[in-house]
This record gives sequence, C-alpha cells and structure tokens, in this order.
Amino acid sequence: MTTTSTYHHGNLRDTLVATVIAQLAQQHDAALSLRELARTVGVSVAAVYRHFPSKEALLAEVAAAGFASLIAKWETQLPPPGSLPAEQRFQLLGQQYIEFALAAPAHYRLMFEHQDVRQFPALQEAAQACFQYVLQTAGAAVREAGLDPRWDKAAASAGWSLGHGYVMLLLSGRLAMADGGDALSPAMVPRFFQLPVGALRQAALPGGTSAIQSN
Amino acid sequence: MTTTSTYHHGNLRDTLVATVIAQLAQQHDAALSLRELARTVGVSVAAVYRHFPSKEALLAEVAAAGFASLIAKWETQLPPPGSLPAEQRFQLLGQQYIEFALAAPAHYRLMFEHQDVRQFPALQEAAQACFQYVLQTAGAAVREAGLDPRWDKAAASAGWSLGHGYVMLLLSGRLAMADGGDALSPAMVPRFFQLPVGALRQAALPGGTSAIQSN
DNA sequence: CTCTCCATGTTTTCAGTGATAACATGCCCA
DNA sequence: TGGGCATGTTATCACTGAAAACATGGAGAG
Repeated sequence: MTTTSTYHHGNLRDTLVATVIAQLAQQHDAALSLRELARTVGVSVAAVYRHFPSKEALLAEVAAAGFASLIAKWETQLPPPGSLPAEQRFQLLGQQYIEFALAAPAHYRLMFEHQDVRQFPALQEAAQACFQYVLQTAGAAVREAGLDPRWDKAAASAGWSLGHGYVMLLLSGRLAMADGGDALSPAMVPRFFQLPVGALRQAALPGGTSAIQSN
Repeated sequence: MTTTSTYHHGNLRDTLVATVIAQLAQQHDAALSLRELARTVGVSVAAVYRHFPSKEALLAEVAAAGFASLIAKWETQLPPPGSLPAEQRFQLLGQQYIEFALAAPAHYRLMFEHQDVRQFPALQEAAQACFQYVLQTAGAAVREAGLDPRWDKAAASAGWSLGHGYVMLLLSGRLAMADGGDALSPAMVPRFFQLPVGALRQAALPGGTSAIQSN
C-alpha cells in the first residue's frame, strides 16, 4: 500500500505475478505479452527484466503459484485420511483436481505448457510437492487394496494422467466433438479410475532392482 | 518430378506440409517459424500465403494428417474385432495410441495444441474420425460387459483422456519427477483403464437433458 | 544530517515473427 | 501467338522478447 512514489514501484515483483494470475483468470485463453502486462501495471517493459531473467521465468513463477494453490485447495477441502475408504478419497482428490482446472483454465494450462521444467527449480519443486500429495493418497488406496505398496507411483501417475488428459481435451473442445449429449461429465471422470487389482497382482513390478528413495 | 523451373515450384502446398512433418519428426520440440520453413523449402515467406491463409491453417493441415496417420496405424496393426475380448482390444488400441504419440512427440503435440478446432473443418473432421474409431472400440467393450450401450461415449472419453494425459505429462517431464525407477511405463498405462462396471450399473446416464459445455 | 552507492526503474535499439500490399513471372488455353 | 491468372517475389508494417546505456532516489555509512 501507499506506494505513492512515481519512480520506484515498491513491490513490482509480486505485483507482476498477481497481475498475470488476474489476467489469466479473466481471459480464458490468449497469450499475454510482456508489453501489455507492463502497460497494465504502469511500468516499462525492461523493468520486468530487473526481477525476472526472462518471460519464461515469470510465467514459471505463476505456474508454481498455481501448484501451490491446488495443494491448498486439497488441504482445505479434502476430508482427512481414514475418514473414508482410501480409494474413494483418491477419487475425490481427482474430482477436486478437475474442479480446480476448470475454474481457471488459462492458469491451469500455463502450469503444464512449460517445456523445460528442470530449468526452473521453484516450479519443479512446487509440482513435485503436488505429485507427492497425489502419491500419498494413491499409496493409501494401493495398500488398502492389499497390493504391493510399490505400485503407488504407477497408480498416482495413472490417476493424474486421467485427470489431466480429460481437462486438456475438454478445454480444447476435443471431447465436445461427439456431442450426442451423453458425453463424460467432469464429476464422472474419477469414477473411471479404479485400481486394476487383478491385473496388478500378477504383473511384474517395474522397480525390480533399484530401491526407493524419498527426496 | 521434373520441376526444373526456378520460378514456379510445382506443388508447393504438399511440399510445405511434408516439410513441416519432417521437421517435427526430427526436432523433438521447438516451434518452427514460417521464415525458417520457407528458407528450407527455398521459397519466399509470402509464397506460403498463396496456399494457406495463415500459419495456423498450415499447421491445422499438418495436424489433420497426424490424425489420419493414427487411424492408419490402428487399421493395420490392430487385430480385427472379435478376435479377442473387446475390453482387451480397447486396451491394445490405447497402447498403440501411446506408441504413436511417443514415436513423433512434436507432431502429436501439434495435433492437440490448436485452440480453435472448429475454425478448421478438415482438422475437426479428421479428429472426429479418430474419435469414432475409439468410440466403436469402446462401445464393443461396454456392450460385452453388459452395460447400457449409451456408456460408450463416456468410456471412450475416459480412455482417450488417460492416454492423452499420460503422453502429455510424460513428454513434459512431469512424470519423471518421482524418478524412483518404478514409475508408470507406457506399456502399462492401458492396464489401468478398466470399465468400472459396478459403479456404472447404479449410476445415472448423463444423456437425459443437457451435457457438458466447453469454454 | 549529509552524501554516496546501487537496487530499481526508463529510454532506446535490435533481431525475429506473422501478415499484407504491390509487383513479377511464366504456364495454360483460346 | 498472345493474354489471363495462378503462383511466385520484394518491400513494408506492427508486434514481440530481449539487451544496452542511462536516470532516479531510498537506505546505510560517516
């Protein structure tokens, strides 16, 4: 507040990130340019480069904020573990995942359209924390089904893939093509994820030799 | 052949599409520019606009060719219906889908990164033909499971979502994050798609009144 | 309390992009 | 043989992300 000074903005960095998020929340698609961003903030284009080495870096921070926001949603809206069957809780997590994506499509798309994740450690870390949340939830379901607990990563990956794929296809209008009317509704998607217990019981674990590490 | 004339290229249109596909097959990512494309073909940039109204239109044609190529792969490599259990055939279709995507990642990504599908009828038609193939395969599995045949679209959508999401996450490096070694292998993905027979039996069909709306 | 340093901002400039307009060429057909 | 027109070409434009050189003024040292 009270940033009356004309020259020094005060907290340009945070303002930039917040502005991008706000823009993404409004315009459901379209790519925003640095120039337009700088114009709405009331600052020169080069000022952005004082805080971010590149446009990609700025967007990476916005994407990381998205992952953090998703985790926050889960932590507040998901019933605690043990209060319901683990697989059901996993499906609920998937449903809230889809809700999150459809509530801010442009922001969600940005979270995944970055090509080189490993170039931005903060983004990588945020996404990893997100995956860890999925992993734990999936792991509980795997254990409760009596499967080898090392199937947790595969189950988490499959569940995430289903949710992500559905969201991306829906947002790009690919699922509305067969618009007979009885397509797949968002709330119905998680129901289609079930642990293939029988198949996994007789399947070989891909882990084989290497052990499990945490970090 | 015998296009020795220096001025008139002969069949620039087809050459452009083929060149783009070739470029996509080599460089696993990166966005190609019209200028670079024109340069490699040995033609001026504006010449492209004699055959395509925009860069997007050119890429739409390339994307449509991708969908046609995928259908061709299925038609040649998939065992005929009835030669194996329908759900198993559906899973095989999913596996070949993933193979296709991972064999030409850049081309695959292009097939789905177009925002406005309805603007390019040829692309829409190609993608729709592709979905029809999935739909029929899924429908057979649904019927064979004794479910209401109107679940076919939902099952097809869910299967496609799983495959698409897996491919996109894998290509963007998101699934390699928890690289303990026992992640989800491409061949294993379709195993995670099972028709949730019990859940669907007691669920209400979404066909009723309205359905999903896109953004 | 003053003065200097430097983080943070600005202006200028550059190469590259997709796209359009005006002009050039030469194949095809009357 | 010669003209029409599809198909090329050469400017040129507005826009983008990025970098260089310069300007400002808040905060800490004396």
